[in-house]
Amino acid sequence: MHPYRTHSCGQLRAAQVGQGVRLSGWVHRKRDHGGLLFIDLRDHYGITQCVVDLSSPLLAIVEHVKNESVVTITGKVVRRPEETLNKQLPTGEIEVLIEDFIVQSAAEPLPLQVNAEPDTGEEVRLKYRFLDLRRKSLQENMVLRSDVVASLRRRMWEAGFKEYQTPILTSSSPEGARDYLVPSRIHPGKFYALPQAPQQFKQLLMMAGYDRYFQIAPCFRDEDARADRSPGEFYQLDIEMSFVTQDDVFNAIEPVLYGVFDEFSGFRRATAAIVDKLPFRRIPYDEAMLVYGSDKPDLRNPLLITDVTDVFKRQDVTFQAFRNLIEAGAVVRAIRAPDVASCPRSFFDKLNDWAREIGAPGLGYIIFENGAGKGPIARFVGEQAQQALRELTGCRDGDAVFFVCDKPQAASKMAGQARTRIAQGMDIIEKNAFRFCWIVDFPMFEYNEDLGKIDFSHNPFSMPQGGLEALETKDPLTIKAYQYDIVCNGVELSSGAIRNHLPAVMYKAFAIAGYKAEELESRFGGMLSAMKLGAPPHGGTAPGIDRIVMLLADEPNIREIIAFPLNQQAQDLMMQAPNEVDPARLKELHIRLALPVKTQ
RNA sequence: GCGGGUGUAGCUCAGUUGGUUAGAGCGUCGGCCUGUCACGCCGAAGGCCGCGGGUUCAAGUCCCGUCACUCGCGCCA
Repeated sequence: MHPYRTHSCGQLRAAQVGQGVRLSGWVHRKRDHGGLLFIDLRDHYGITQCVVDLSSPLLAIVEHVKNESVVTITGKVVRRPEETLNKQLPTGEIEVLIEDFIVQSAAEPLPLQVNAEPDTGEEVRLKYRFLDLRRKSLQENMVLRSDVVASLRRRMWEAGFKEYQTPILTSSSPEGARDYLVPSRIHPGKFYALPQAPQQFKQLLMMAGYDRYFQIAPCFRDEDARADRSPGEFYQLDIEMSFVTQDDVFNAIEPVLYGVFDEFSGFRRATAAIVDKLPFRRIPYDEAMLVYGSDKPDLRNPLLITDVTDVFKRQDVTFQAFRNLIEAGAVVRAIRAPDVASCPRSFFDKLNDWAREIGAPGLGYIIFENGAGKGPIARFVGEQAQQALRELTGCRDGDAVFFVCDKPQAASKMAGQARTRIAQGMDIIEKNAFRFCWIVDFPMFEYNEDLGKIDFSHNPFSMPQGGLEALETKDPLTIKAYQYDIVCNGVELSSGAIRNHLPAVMYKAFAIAGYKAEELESRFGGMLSAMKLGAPPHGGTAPGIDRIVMLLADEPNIREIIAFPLNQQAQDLMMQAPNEVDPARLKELHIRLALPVKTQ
């Protein structure tokens, strides 16, 4: 018999009754009845109940084994007495009579409970991640992650893509984040950068003729964490294709995303989640900003935003607060909230409080009831103006309309946040659904207030719509790029673009953003020379693996779907990273520390 | 860098307007228990109330500072 196991702990059924078996695993839980003792033995595959009683001398040994000890149990599979079958367990029809018991590794008392799902603090969980990872929810999440990655790979292969690895030790990418730097020993004073994305390499692969590339690619960015953004590193499904239009990219990627979301839509759900059918909606950036107040709209939220600036310019509107702002360049955005007239006052007050918290004067609203408008600002809005509001927003009796007034960008942003808040308050955000859209036609450039100049609004390697002619003739701030995002449930999964493969367009685009030709050549010389030696038109995208898994697992925090995540301060509490290093190593790397002086 | 929240037993938490010996569940240790599956019952140990300072006759509780974790903003596809 195998020294450790003949079966896994999730394997035995009534069919094995009578067999001699050997199982190994962790002591999940012990129930000691004095003369009779049960052990739930757990491994990756399941739990099997093992039992020993007074007739065996082993009882005295088994009694003293602690939870989470690793043991090997040899015994006979028996059918449980009829009244003690456990329908919750796949192995619940049988149990193993313990005939031999070996402690492979005794566990000390635990800093966290493995056999329950307690709200243990993050610090303890991360310090003892190996224990935390034994818990059922994390085991399921990690398996889901593995399955999702395998599914993505299979779907990409089937679509004719090949996976190529790109360097980890490289130089800075064109993405705008802070780089992680690695000092060079051989070249004093020089540093490698870890890739923020394999952006240039995948483009170079296209220029090298590889046609369809993908990679489950690690990316590194030295930026602060959020609940849905792990600090330091993450993985993306990096994709690039040659001789393609924007629609070609969408058509290639949509079935992959739909397929993987549909495949795992039942994960830990009572009923499978609805996944949007193909093709996914395409929403121009400008429309998204106006109607949803965000470039990553959550389409599960049915509320829409309407521009009603003109109404507040009418003679029969005497709401001076808005009027003054409008004269200074502000706009008024309205959000219709259906059937909230009967909501308690607190519904409106809470929204008002929220608006104050984020620094607005409040969140004005009108409630339409019995053909008339009510609410704090209704009396400043004439009857005909109210009628105009109803027509523009689609409001009917029983509805309310909320107003945001600010400069266009700020108004969009706040209206977007209000849209979410109102929908949350009404509890009308669709549940158990994955709602997708592409956001297209991003602006190529934006005005950078801080620097007082025009800058790239997204990836500088995107192709401007209209090409060189547009760059030479149009106001840069009106030029769109072949730049797009894929969004699911308000989560930005990825951005992508049709790339700029023409040196002349590249020089011009960088010139508009204020970069000299020499700067462009020194930073992206390799790319530029490749573009001058036969570059195909190409484009791609790069959906984030972590966010896909997070959505499928319905986990609010990205740490739940990463085996060994860093904490919010980008530390690994278990491995003690980052760490100080031996001075001899620093010397070898030609590095002298100049640490910040702590003011005490 | 900035703002919010949290910090009390190994873990999760309670702790009244400041008041005498800081509690509970789980875990640990000891005892009882032959059909449990979150087994049950009895008992015990276990506390720098994050840390430092202050107010007060008296501080887990109030004030100031600081540290840690976390959520958000800035930043970041």
